[in-house]
Amino acid sequence: MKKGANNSDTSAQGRPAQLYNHLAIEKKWQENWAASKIYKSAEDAKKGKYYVLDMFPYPSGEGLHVGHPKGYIATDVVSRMKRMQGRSVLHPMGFDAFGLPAENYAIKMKTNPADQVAKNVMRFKKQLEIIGLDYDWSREINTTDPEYYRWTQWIFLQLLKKGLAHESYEPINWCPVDKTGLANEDIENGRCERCGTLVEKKLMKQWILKITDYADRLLSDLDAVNTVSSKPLLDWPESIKEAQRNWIGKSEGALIKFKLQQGGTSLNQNIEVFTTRPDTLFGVTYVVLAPEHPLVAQLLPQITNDKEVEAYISASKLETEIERTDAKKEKTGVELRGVTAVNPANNEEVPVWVSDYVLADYGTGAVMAVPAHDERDADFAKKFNLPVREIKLEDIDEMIRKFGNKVVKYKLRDWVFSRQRYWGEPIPVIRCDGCGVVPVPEKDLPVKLPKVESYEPTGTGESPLAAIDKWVRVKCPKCKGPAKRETNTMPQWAGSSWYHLRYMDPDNKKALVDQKMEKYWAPVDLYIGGAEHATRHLIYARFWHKFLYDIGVVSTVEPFIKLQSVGLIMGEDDRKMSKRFGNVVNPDDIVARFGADTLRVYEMFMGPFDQQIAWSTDSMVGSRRFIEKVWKLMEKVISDEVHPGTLSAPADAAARSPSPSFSPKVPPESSSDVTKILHRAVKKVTEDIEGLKFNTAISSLMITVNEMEKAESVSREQFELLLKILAPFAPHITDELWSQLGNEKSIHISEWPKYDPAMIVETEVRIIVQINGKVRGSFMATKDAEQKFIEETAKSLPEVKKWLDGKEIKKVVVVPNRLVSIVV
RNA sequence: GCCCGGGUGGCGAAAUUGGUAUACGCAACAGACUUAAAAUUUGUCGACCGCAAGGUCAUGUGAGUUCGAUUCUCACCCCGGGCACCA
Repeated sequence: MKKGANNSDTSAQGRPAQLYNHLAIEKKWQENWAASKIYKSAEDAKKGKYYVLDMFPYPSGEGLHVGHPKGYIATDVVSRMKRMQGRSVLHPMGFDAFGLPAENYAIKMKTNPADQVAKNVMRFKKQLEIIGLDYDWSREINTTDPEYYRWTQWIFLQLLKKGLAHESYEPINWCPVDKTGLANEDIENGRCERCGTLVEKKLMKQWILKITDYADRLLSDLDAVNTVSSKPLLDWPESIKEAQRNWIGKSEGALIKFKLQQGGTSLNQNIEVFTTRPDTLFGVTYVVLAPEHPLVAQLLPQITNDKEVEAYISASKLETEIERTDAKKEKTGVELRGVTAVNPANNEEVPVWVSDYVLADYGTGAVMAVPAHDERDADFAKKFNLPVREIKLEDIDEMIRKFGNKVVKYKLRDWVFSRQRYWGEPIPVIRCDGCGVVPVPEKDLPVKLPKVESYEPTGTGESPLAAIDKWVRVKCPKCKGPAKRETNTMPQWAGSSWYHLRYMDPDNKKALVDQKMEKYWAPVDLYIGGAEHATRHLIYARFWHKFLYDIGVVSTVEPFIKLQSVGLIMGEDDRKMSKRFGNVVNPDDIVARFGADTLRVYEMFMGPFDQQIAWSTDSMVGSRRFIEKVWKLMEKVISDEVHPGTLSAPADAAARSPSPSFSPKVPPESSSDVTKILHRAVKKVTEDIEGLKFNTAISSLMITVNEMEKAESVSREQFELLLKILAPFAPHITDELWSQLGNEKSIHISEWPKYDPAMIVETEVRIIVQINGKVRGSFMATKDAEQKFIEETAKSLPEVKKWLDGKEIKKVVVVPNRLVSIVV
């Protein structure tokens, strides 16, 4: 659209019929950006890098609702400003597409997950593209691409090599509906996080990743300090750090051994308990073992009530995890009659009990009970009439030195890594009768997921892959004898645990990431996504990253330096947006009706970025009005062109632009109010984008636009300055107006303005006058005026005098450039 | 129960080394324009008293510190989130 055409449109109808055609303009610029490749990332040693990353989406069949892009818009705003500030920016996007939801959806739709995922990805990309996001799509990744999961499998092999992956035959959490084993992290209140089914315990052979080996580092690095800047290494919300601390659950305490006796003679066996309260050792009145504790079975021959104990153990096995761990449930238990435990502190013999209130897989599976100092022990003692002994507390360190060993325990459990499902990365190992478990040689990666007819879960504890004989039967890489592939697949979280590295070097076939590339781009400077990933994705990714650091693949100990979580956008009814509630707002509709720029401005303006806020299409019209006001301001700039001297002719437009730091240095005295406000806005918008306070950045842009509207005229420089600081939020309209002003290159590769500090200094300040703490008047004074003068002026104001008449002034406080406080 | 956030107009929210509470936006009300409506535009908009000038009260509740508190301290209430029979 040309300036002239715009003007004639306007005059022909007295007012613009369609103020601004967002559909045509946004499409035009999206095509323009794609063609000119201005968002392509490139390593540039001369430029500082900025790596900004979104938690990539899971391309479900439902498509995006307006809540999803909120985080993407935020990273887009930041990356656009950083690019304009001269950084070489990496802002990539990809898709996390393995896992249960895609598979279940495919089963429902009776399609193949691979085909379904391809369809969904296409749809997601389209939805993202019309929002005008500046992704470098040449780096797009997909976790289900064999060229991608080759390296997911490679990482597994390295974990195996270092002894951090091993097979274990133990009871694990099993979801009977999804028919697969689950990690601790996949369970919410005893239910499968995906389908809400109560999980069961099932004894199965499983691949386990020893994340607990990293528990201490995962915990302590949350509070690590960057040695160069002496600021915290991780600029993360405290709530997420705290969630991880809770999840890792470090407890410092002591192991204390109680000798077992039978009829006064030692059995040469100990019960080892874990306690965080060795200072209460003198208050122990009994000892409790978990029903699964190996000593319980061993002691059965020694005790007089073995039948009773056996019955208790079988009964507790039948209970679900939820029933067992319900703190409100009445305590149950049984005494091991005939044996006693000896308290090492006072050599006292105390009874030994078995109860399911003691967890088998935490600490040692055995506790010393101090009913006087522990609520649970007190409940148990009351129920079974056990003695309670009030004691004076001892010194913790001394007690540990005398009677036990210092030890640290974590709540974090190792990562159950096998899934008995089809749609995941095959675990790259081969089982040979002769050689045992043999890793697939790295040169044979990727182990591709075969296409199958039936991929529905079997429920037998075996993956559907087990039925594909042709795929399963292989030669042993070691002895060349007949062998079988591992048929379990990896959990959904595998591929997302390292994808931030693959973006740095997506086409590399020789290595996970080229060392030079990694050194340039790592770490991720800003990472944005949902808070629900606090204790899963963000813990797994940190674990793998630290492991990759240990084996020399990456140069940083932490993957994500600054983290911010997105506040959910709720439905208009303030419930979670969901098909079920019929409150889903589709971004495609919003973009079609109001434009992408309006959607972007609205989502950034709604409220504090990390806060959960309900969507309101009604409120969004304010953002559309703002965009239209900007559009109309152009007329003001154009009309100035009629007057000679105010606007340069197109010929020297190129020479005058870009105008990086608003070069015409007008002395503050003579600069217009608009210029002052603009410079203040440059400062505010720059600082607010940096601090992710998008709502107040837009507020200051609105104030600036309102002032420009009121002003007699708007100069080209002023308008260009406004467009630049608005560009990250509203990239289409700003590029359009920028080009209408005669600029040939996109505004998004122009230089970000710097404010002139002299320009934002006030020469006059309003002084407030308070009497007894109440505001009674105010007056203008020159900045840094003398205190005496300020005080006298304040006292002379008529509205102030009224309150001083006939009163004695007890005290006067003068705060320079702010206020005078008089006490009478 | 433990831990982390938060509570300000009709609504989303601003305001930090303690210094004019309610910026910006939505809604609402009144006027202009229009045959009319929409759109646009001008103005009003925390509550209460008052014709007005003006006054009193207001940032979850109650105390405290201070010339002055949304901001600091103490106690409590409520909402959101994490963990939870973890010894």
